[in-house]
Amino acid sequence: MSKQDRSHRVPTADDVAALAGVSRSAVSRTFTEGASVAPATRDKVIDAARSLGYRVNFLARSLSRQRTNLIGLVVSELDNPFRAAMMDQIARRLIEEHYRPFVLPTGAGGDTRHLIDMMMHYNVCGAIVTGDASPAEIAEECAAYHVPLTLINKPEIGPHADNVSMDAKKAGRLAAETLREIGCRTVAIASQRRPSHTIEQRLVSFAGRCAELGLEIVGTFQGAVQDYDGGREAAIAYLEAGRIAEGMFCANDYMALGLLDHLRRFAKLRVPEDLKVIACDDIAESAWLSYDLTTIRQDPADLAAAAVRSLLARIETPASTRSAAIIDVQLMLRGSTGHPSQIFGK
Amino acid sequence: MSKQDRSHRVPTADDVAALAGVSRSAVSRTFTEGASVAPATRDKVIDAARSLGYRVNFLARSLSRQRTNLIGLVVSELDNPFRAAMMDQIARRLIEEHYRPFVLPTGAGGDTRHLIDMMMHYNVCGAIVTGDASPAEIAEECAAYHVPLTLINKPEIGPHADNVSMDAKKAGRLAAETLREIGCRTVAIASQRRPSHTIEQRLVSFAGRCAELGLEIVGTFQGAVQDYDGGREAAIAYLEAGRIAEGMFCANDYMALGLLDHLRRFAKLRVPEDLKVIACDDIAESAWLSYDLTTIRQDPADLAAAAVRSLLARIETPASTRSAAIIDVQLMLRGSTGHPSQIFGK
DNA sequence: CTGAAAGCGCTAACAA
DNA sequence: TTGTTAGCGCTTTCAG
Repeated sequence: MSKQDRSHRVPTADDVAALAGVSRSAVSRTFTEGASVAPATRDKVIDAARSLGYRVNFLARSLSRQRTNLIGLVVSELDNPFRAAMMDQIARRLIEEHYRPFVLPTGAGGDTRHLIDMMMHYNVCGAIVTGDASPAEIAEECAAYHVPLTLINKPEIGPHADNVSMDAKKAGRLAAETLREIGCRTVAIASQRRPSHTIEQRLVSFAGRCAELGLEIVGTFQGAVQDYDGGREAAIAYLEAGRIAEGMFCANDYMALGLLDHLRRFAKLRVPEDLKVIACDDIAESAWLSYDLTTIRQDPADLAAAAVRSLLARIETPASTRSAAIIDVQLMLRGSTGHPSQIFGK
Repeated sequence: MSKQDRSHRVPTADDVAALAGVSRSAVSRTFTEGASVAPATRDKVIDAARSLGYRVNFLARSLSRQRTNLIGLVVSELDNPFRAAMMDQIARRLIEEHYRPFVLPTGAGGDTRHLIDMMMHYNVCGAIVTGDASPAEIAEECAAYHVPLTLINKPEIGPHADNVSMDAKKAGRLAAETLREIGCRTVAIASQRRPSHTIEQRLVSFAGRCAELGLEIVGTFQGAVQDYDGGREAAIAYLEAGRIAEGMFCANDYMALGLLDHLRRFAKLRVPEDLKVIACDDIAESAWLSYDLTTIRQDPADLAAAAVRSLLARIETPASTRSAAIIDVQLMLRGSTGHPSQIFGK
């Protein structure tokens, strides 16, 4: 209504001040949380601002306040739905807290230097790193510039970065215990050739608990990447080895789905009758009727919430000591371990 | 090496100038594309900058240049892998072109006002909207502030926004033709109750081509949302109606997968023997062994590339006329229409 | 509570 | 090619 006659220029605080008949400071105060302005002035300013379509210029504000409220979000493989969901959650929560996500997508092996440059160019006041990117360089640089940093599902790395991780040890333990309980005596592992940090933890913990329970690990079968095709590769390796196990622990759900499909299709193998399968993550597909996969759930929303909480705490209290949050995981019993699973009811 | 002794303050151009023994402008010029600096000065500046760990402050630069190079990326349902992949592509391409994505995640029915505010606060110099968000308000505001806007898979909306869309008409046509070719005489449709713009287009075009080909549409079966569960709902409705069709066109892949699973599991229905199924999008899961779904592929990378191209063109040539790009789609023949599909070979 | 003035870090005429 | 200077739009002491 009122803004069509603005002549091509974005209105500034000066314009508002002029129209409201007050000083620029008054305008600034009106839009500053907790500044003291007389109600009358305030109203005049608000009116003027509205009629001009004025909005505070956050770039200028950031420059002046020496604080951007921008948070670097370094995330690799956004096409992975689990990560996408997490990043979605993180972005939402940051916004709720009046921070802004500054998204930096990194390809596999992308040049971290460039990434860091971008973050620093925009004076982010904190960063969250997730995905496969190696955070070493980022951590170093963040430390040098006193930028708080939170890592999700990454190894602990020096005294400057906080960590938020799923309880990978519990996940491994639960997997072993579940397989044991349903009567397995021999189990196999399907994983990525070069496992990431949490995956490695899951496997180690799984192996440890297997030893305690007298579960024999009869083989580890690998795929190049921990995705559907990686699972199929593991399945091929498993078949070549002669289907030697009663149970299978997959490093993550995607691998499990690929493995399941391949074994069923090309070896007529039945799950759970011929092989019990358990995995980690609980992606949406695992609950689908074709798979009905028992898995250990890590909730992306929980991880996101914890990461944001940890980062903001550090930003607001820079002196606070390093934190390492462990996010609980939850066993989702479904058909692939022979458990009845609830059926979608309409 | 050289940056540990900086005393807690980010170095500025002044610091560099002082150390290099030149003026601040010389520093600025050194870091400005295509500015003229004597090689000698330039080297001095570069050295000084490196030794201080100096980086141009982009906030200040943006303020001064009156141009942020920030692009608003309004995206709903980031947890949807298709959208996540697209958004990943867009972000990458923007960065390549020296723009920066400013990501604004919107919940279903999220308040658009707030979103717009955020974009405008940061003076984005362009915006891309995708997902279910209704772009009307955004378009209006962008027009008012002369911010170029590109819509992906959205209806054409006034003279200020550019469009990039998949060829939904071709998709609908191809679906009808494919079903016809494999011998169907009666077909059904599975879709979302409140179809989005492109979905609607697909359906209309499908129906039109069916009429031309003498394919009888015997029913439309709906789910609340176009996801896996929505597909199951459609399946239930289809079963209630008495499995009356030979072919089924699903509005998108997710629905098709849910529909397939439900029909197979609860009605022992075989695909393609009892029902031929074809859908749209070609998400990764469609190629999985359990589904082997014939579908019409829209490539998120293509859409992303076109959207970025269109937006940047408009930014660089504000006067250019509105554009509406149509991105080609491709039929992926697989088992759900009785076509042999290539098998993953290791 | 309010306004004047200095300054955030950088760029871009302008004159030298 | 260089340095000087005047902003970019906002915040924030500091007097009043």
